[in-house]
Parts: sequence; C-alpha cells; structure tokens
Amino acid sequence: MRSEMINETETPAVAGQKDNRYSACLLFSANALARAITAIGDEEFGRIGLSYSYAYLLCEVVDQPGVTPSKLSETLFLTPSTITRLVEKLELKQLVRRESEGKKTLIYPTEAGEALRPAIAEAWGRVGARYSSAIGPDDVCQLTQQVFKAARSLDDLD
Amino acid sequence: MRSEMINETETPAVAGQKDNRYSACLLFSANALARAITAIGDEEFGRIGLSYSYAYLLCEVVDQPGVTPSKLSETLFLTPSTITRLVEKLELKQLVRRESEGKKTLIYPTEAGEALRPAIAEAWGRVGARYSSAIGPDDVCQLTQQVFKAARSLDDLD
DNA sequence: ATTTGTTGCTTGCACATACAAATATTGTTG
DNA sequence: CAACAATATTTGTATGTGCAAGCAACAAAT
Repeated sequence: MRSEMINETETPAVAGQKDNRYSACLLFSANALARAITAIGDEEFGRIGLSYSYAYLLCEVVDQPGVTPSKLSETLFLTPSTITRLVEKLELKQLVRRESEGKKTLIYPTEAGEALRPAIAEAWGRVGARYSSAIGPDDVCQLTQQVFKAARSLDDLD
Repeated sequence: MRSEMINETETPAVAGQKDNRYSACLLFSANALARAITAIGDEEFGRIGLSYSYAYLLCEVVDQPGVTPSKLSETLFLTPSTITRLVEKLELKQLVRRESEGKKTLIYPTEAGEALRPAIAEAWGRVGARYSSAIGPDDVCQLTQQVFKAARSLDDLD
C-alpha cells in the first residue's frame, strides 16, 4: 500500500495523525490491518514461492498427514471451497497429493512439501519479527490474542 | 513470535475452543477477523446494493465533492488502482461522476449517490451493532483503536 | 432395498484488491 | 526551450476468497 501525500488542507490537532471517521470502525480497521500485514507476509513467504495461506496449509498437511479439507477449513478459518483451491495449487506444485477415501479426501505431503517445512517456519518467524518491530513487541501479543478472540466470536455466530 | 502449540487432536478442555498455533500469529488472526467481519458488512451493505468499500468511498465523495483518487487512497487505505476500480463501478451505477482536471480526476456524487448517504449511515450502524454484540461492546472500542493504530504503523513503514 | 436426507468435497462464477506497466500532465534543470 | 523527472490516474493481469450449485458417498427411514 502506498500513498504518501501529505499537505492536505485542514489537518486538525496532531500532525501525522491519519485518524478519520473510519478509524472507529472495526470493519474498516480490521481490513486495513489485514491488508497491511498480508503485504509483509506475502513478501516473506514469497521468498519460498508461496503466500501465507498456502504456507500454513502446507504446515498442517506436513504435521498431520492425511488431514481432510474439512479439518483444514476449521483450523484455517477458510471455507471448504477455498481449501480445495489452495490444495489444488499445492498439488500442481507437487507439494501435496490427494487421496480419495469414500466421500473424504485425505491430503498428504510429498517429499518436496516436507522439505519446505523448515523454510516456512523461518519465514513465519521473520514475518513475526517485522510486524512486532513495527507495532511494538509489547502490544503485539495482547493485540493478537484479542484479534483472534474477536475473530472466533464472530465466526461462532452462525 | 511465540508459537505455542496447544493440544492437538480431539477437542481439549473447553468446548468451542478453536485455538491453535495460528492464534498467536497476527497475520493469521487479522485476516480471519477481517473475513469474519466483512461477511457481516457485506450482508448489511448488500441491502443497499454495495459492499463496504464502495459505501465508504461513496460517503467520502458525498461529504467532499470533488475529492481526488489519491486523497481517497490515503483515507481508505487502498491503492490508487483499487480506487479507480471502485469509482468505475460506482460510475456505472450512476452514483458518482468523474471530471478530468489536468492530471487530476475530481469525483462528484450524483443525486442518486447523495440520496444513498443516509442508508449507508444506517447500514454502518447496523454493522457496528452486530459486531459489538458479538465481540462485547466493552472490548470493541479499545480493540478497534488498537487495530487501527497497528494498521497505521504498518502502513507507515514504506 | 429404494427413497430421502445429510455430509464432504469440488466447480462455476463473481468480486475485492494489488502490482507492474502504460499514459498523461506538470515541474525542473541543463 | 528541450529533455528529463516526478506526479496522478488508469489498464492489463493475477490472486485470494467466497457463495451457490453440483456431485458423490454415506445414513436413516419407510
């Protein structure tokens, strides 16, 4: 996300303050945060040729070989259709393979997939380091907990 | 970043507990929250035929006729290209119109656009009410502030 | 055992967003 | 002034995600 451009006429009170009426809106703020932090994630995970959802999904598959899409959907807070898409692409990249068993689908890592696991952990760490230093390591922990708790509350609604 | 692995396998102590190792990851949690809350937003704003980004953009245009894409980009934390796309669609719906002035583009609301303004405010309120009641009205305010602050910190990086 | 419903996964389609490159205007400097 | 750099916007293209509908396998009930 870019867009500096300062000047702006009637800036009130504090300089550098980019608060606006949307800052009080969680719908707005949560999306802004997600976009900003995903940019970091994509940068770091991109170095291993994945974006963060793929990386996390691959983690799950490596750590729980034979995991099903529905389990992944629950763990990753993504819809089943999204999981299908992610798995498809990981399969194309030869990082996982699917096995049909009845109406279930079991997902297993390939060797290449397993080999990527440490790199994912590293990238994961780098992402954490970057946003921690930007946001402030003290706040980050509590913020994360609260954000997750809120996400879960909303998700449990339906 | 701490990766606390929580129990695995079958449901742990508390029922409804969906914590996992990603709950400690802000990249993950922020996206989960954004998706969950956007679902609410789309539902409410959908009733007036917009999704939330369009609605907020239209607000800005109604409240600051002649606003430029770059200003909108700054206010809405979206890239200029995204603003162009949003404005295009609002123009198709006859809710705004564009005027070229040199290298700038000035965006004005149409009457239909202005007429929608109160409905947007209402939908906005309903969204707030819904997530407040889900998350807990006490937490929501502080959470929103922190989330916005974090988003701004990350955005100010580059 | 056939029907009916339920569960698990996949597909078709749509949408929000971004990046990189293209275009057009404005500013600057030799 | 001409050439070049900077700024503002748009366009081509790609990606992540979801909804609704489809399909396949299983379960339940008559």
